[in-house]
Amino acid sequence: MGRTMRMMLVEDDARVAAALATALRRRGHEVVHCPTAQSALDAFAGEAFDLILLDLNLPDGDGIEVCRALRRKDETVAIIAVTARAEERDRVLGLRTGADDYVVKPYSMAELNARIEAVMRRAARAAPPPSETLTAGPVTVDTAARRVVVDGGREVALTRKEFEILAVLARTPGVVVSYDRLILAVWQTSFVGRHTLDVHVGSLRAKLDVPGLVQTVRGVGYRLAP
Amino acid sequence: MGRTMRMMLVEDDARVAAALATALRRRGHEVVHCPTAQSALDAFAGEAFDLILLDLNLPDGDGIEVCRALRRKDETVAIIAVTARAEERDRVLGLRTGADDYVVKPYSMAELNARIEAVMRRAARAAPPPSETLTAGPVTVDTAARRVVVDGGREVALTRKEFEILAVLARTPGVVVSYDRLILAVWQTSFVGRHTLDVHVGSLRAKLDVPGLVQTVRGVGYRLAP
DNA sequence: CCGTTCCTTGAGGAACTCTTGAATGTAAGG
DNA sequence: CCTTACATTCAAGAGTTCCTCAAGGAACGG
Repeated sequence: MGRTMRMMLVEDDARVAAALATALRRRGHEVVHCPTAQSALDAFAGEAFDLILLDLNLPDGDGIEVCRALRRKDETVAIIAVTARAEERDRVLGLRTGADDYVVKPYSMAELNARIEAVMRRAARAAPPPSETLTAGPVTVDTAARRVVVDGGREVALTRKEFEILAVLARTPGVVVSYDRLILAVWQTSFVGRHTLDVHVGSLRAKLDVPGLVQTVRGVGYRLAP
Repeated sequence: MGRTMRMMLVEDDARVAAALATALRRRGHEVVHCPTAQSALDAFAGEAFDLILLDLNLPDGDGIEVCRALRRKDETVAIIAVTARAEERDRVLGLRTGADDYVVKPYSMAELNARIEAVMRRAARAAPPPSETLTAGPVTVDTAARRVVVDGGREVALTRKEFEILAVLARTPGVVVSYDRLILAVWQTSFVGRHTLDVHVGSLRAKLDVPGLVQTVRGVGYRLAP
């Protein structure tokens, strides 16, 4: 029932967005919220997504245009358009623009989930999982293969948490990631003690065995050597 | 945007059916009209269709059941459900049953055309190439002939599920396919337990008998050795 | 209608991972 | 130099996750 995926949520109403994001995260999805057309396009340029939930009624630009732009950049990403306008003209326009599906407000989570499932079912066959290869110094992290290679040859077997932590850090080498942010990214919740993170970082360091790679910034967080 | 295709129109109201069929034929489509659930199933058994326009309100049977039956027989055909019932429960049910899209009466030809185009666009994108020969290490998978050969000589007889699983994995060797994605791709739904997948992978491994080929990535999914 | 094949589900057990606590080590400030 | 706060290591129990074996039921073909 709950396959997990990376979603972009484009919605200007903060309240609606927060509620939706929470509900989707509870189902295990990773949700990135973009309140404006511009931020949506920016986010899309930098990250890979499985699904885009797009409000057509945005403050700084027509959602239809965003939809068109996204579709032009990526022909395969799933797009579900959301709108308050029930006018038929809009419905037709939305579908013609490249959205895979169309939901009219007000809608319930049940309906949205059903549509998400339908879209993902169709996409499952063709969509290659969002893949990126991250590099930081001597380590290479392949998120698609879920493999970590050190010094170009030695492959390191990591557990899930260790891998997640490394992946988050490797996404921004040289940048300090705070404890809170790291915990939130890896555990999707902050119900876990900070100490737990420390321990996982410890075993990660031991397995990678590259002195000075995973650096501690006292009182702040961790950072990967650039 | 008017690619021509074979459609089945399931609609009991003769007047509506005639008008619709005429309009669709004018756009170059080939339309077969089935006034009852039974005739729809009969026609479907004998001919191939690109798209099915299905009225859910039929005299001799529940349209939902027809939808389910059609989807069971053909996992790829496009289905657009049509109904007068705008209740959300029905909308959700329709989508979950296997319909690709859902139109509520009254609708205009413009909207219907837009939805037909959207569905066909998705279908084109998702349609697997008619034939591909996948290779991953010592195994060769012929999706057209549904044959699997190991080490260039030994042919392995797989069941449907086993074959589907292997085919999905072999499409992206070395890449981890998550449980959810795999289940979605093989079963088209996620109402099946994860354990079921485990068992099928188990028998797949036993039949292939290539140690280390199908790898488990704990907590994430499976991967084929590259 | 019967037999076969295939799919699903469950129980049990083994291996692995996560979390937590206590002890130890280390940096910064007075 | 000592104190204190913070960070790391070690170890063990609890909790997951995965695999094998086995049985019941559904679908299919004769």
